[in-house]
Amino acid sequence: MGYLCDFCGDQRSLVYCRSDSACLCLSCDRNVHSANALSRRHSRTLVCERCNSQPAFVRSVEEKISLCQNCDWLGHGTSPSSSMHKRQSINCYSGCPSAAEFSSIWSFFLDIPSLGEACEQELGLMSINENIPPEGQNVSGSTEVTDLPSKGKSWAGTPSIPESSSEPRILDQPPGPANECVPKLYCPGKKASGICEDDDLYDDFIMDEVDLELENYEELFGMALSHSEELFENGGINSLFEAKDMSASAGDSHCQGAVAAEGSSAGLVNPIQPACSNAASADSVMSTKTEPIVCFTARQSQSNISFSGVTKDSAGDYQDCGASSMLLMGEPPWCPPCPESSLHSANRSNAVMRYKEKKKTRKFEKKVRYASRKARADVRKRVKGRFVKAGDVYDYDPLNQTRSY
DNA sequence: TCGATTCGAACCGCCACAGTAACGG
DNA sequence: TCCCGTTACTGTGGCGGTTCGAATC
Repeated sequence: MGYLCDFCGDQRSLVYCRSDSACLCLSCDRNVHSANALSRRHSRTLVCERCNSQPAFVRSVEEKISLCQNCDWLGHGTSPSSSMHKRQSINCYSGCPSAAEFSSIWSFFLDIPSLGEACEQELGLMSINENIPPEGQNVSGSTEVTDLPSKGKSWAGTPSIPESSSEPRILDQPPGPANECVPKLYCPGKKASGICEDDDLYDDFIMDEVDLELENYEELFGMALSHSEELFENGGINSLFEAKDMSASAGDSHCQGAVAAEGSSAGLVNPIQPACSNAASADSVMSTKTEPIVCFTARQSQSNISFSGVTKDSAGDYQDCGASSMLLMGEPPWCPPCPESSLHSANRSNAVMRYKEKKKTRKFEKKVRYASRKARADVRKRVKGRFVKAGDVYDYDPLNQTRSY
């Protein structure tokens, strides 16, 4: 028996919403996330059936159980026999999928009795059409599952499931340090396991597109940017990762991969328990309003990389930045060195040039969060730009453009 | 070394907002 | 005594124009 829904407290929670950091039953999931366009964009996934508190990112085929990264690590990463279990990545979805759409997102959907039954009862009559937001927002993993964006565009826009959603990837590699290609990235649009073989992904990488997606790019990456640019330009990121025998265990963070700031120069890596690298940490990252901080962690020979500094407001917009940021750094760090690297370096140089040009012309527009406060501030009387108490003498009145004395 | 330029932080008062405490039924 | 809903209170942060110091050229 799992934990109860955080919303109704009655039904068993089946779905984990990262944006809300909440475990919900299907009914509440639909109710909550059909409220408005923003909530529809919340990316959700199954709840780990072991700890019942973290978002599941992988499903054990043998055990028929959905696991978060931490539980997967604990369950599969330590035992040689269990580590051979085949596992499927669990895709995220947004919107309000129907039962059929769930099935298309998760092929194992019907293997989950509680989920299947609940969905049949609660969502079975739903039509995808009635859930499609008016502004073209769709239900990820349903409509897009048959009309997937090209890999070059897969980072863009609202959360969507990876291309192979209808055919979940089999993860033959055991988890943990030895597994360098485990597609743990929940991030939509990520080319998961195939990324190692697919150089086209990198070749198709267009810096401008990333730029468009990450308008607050520097805000997002904060101080890591300057350093990462150097690495980018020098191709140093590859050698950095290679030298450390690092692999990117992609999935734990929304925004991982484009790292290499702290600890990169001196190899200062902070050993952190696997729990730190699970999706919860990613959520905490997203929900934490902090100065941009790059958290660079390593576990044995495996690195778990995460970003901080993403405001809660922007979290949803940058949920898919993982793949993008990863590519920003050049080749995926888990990609072994290949003879074509010289070609990549040329592409990298071009990409850097395009990025810098774009950076020059980028406009950082301030986003007003409270229009009422702006309206009030606009009419406030000031002295040398500073607000003054009501009734005090002022030298500037926005309304009258006059002086009080 | 100095002047010019650029950039970003700080400042101010008001008040919306969120969280907590107190209160009554 | 406990629970629940309402009200009161408190702390925090955002808003914009100007200034000023640091950094850069």
